[in-house]
Amino acid sequence: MSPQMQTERSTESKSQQAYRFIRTRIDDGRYVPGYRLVLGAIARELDVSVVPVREAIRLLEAEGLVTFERNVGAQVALIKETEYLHTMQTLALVEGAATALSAPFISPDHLARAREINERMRRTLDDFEPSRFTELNLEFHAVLFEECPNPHILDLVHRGWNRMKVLRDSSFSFVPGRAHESVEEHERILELIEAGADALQVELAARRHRTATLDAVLAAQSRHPLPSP
Amino acid sequence: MSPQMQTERSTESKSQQAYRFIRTRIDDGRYVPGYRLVLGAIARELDVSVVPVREAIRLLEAEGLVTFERNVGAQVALIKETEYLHTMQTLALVEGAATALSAPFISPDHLARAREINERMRRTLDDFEPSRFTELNLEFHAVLFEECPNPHILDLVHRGWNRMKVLRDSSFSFVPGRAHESVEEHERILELIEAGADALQVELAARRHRTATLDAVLAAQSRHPLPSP
DNA sequence: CCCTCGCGAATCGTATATCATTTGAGATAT
DNA sequence: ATATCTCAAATGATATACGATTCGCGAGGG
Repeated sequence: MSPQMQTERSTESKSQQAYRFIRTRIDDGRYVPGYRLVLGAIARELDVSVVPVREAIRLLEAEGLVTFERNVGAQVALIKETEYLHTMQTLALVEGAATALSAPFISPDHLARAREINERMRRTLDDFEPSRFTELNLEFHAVLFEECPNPHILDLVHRGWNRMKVLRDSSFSFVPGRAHESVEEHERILELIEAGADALQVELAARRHRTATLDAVLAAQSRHPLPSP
Repeated sequence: MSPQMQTERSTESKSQQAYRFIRTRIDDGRYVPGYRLVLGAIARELDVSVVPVREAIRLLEAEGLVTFERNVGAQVALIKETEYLHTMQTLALVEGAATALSAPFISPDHLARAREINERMRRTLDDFEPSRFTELNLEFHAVLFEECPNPHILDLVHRGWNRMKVLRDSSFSFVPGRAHESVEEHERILELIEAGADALQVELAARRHRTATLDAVLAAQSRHPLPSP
């Protein structure tokens, strides 16, 4: 029916293509923080010109996944400890707001799905696998945010998550007992929403959920501080 | 001493130049919401090629000042009522956080400067001029945020302000009694900071300062609702 | 042995050229 | 009269070409 669906997508612009290409590699860790993004090399690999590649990189820069210095080039963003702290703080803020704003629109079905995911998280607690846990964690919050009425705030949440992805294999990883607490906090948030709690109460609970993680990481860091550069 | 300061700046890239060019015109209202940004025309006007102009426009798009549709082009963002609501809501959130985070670092000098600006705002209340008031309002908050320890959150505040600028002459303008309340709320926020109040209390006061404006505008809107598109 | 200078390769920045898409005016048919 | 079709002009998207900048490496001097 549709005339030009020979391959699959109607059409994807070259710059979108380049964006996905790079983005995928950052997300899955093939491009680690600090990795240099050379326009010409990526262009050749994708068989496009450097112009769309450059555009894609500037977009990634605007999202904070990449740093770009004039006449020098781009690299996957290096996130230092203070940077990490700032991002987590911001994430606490916007996740808290997103949760509170979404709460009135959360149906019993949403609650059930969120609980189901959280129970799966609970079951992964023995034979623990960080990446799996993180994935479920994102799913959990994604369900809560499905009905978020403010797309800006939701966008900020996603930006924060993206930024966190860059850290995956970096020095900031997991804190032992934290996962267990996390599951309990999820349950508490669900209960608050279910009970139709005050918006501020929900916001602060969701916020604390994030700041608690931050505190745990910082505490662990202080026992194994990063070498100062 | 410095070898290449013939004119002024060391050098500004063409895309930065294009960015400033467009940005200035959006800020001062020469490019109103909906105004079409034609690559070739801007390029000719600046005597550069379309490539840097395109880059500048994509940057503005990422900041939300411009919308860009593939193969169609760019225009200064049109902000609808719900959009306005979302932006204000987000601004309330991030300004609240920025104020609370800054509070511990605010010196008596900062307080004095902020008060001075606020008093100037108070004096403009008779023979009122909206643009002047808005300008001072930004200055006031800028002083409070000078010591904000989290650059991300500060950045979000600035983005919100920029987005609001686009509205300048649009349907959402000023609500009569609001300016007076605004000055009082500023004073209350300063007092809280001065007293070393709890962070949450400061945050909520700053947040309410913004949401009160939002409520006032919406109330006014409902008396003079926008035509639905 | 270390520091400084200058050259050249690598890479970025921008201009120009070309291809692709959209859009609207006018023609044509219903 | 309205709807649809066709085509050309306007504009965006991308490729290619070229000039500009950075940075490392090796020669020469201290």
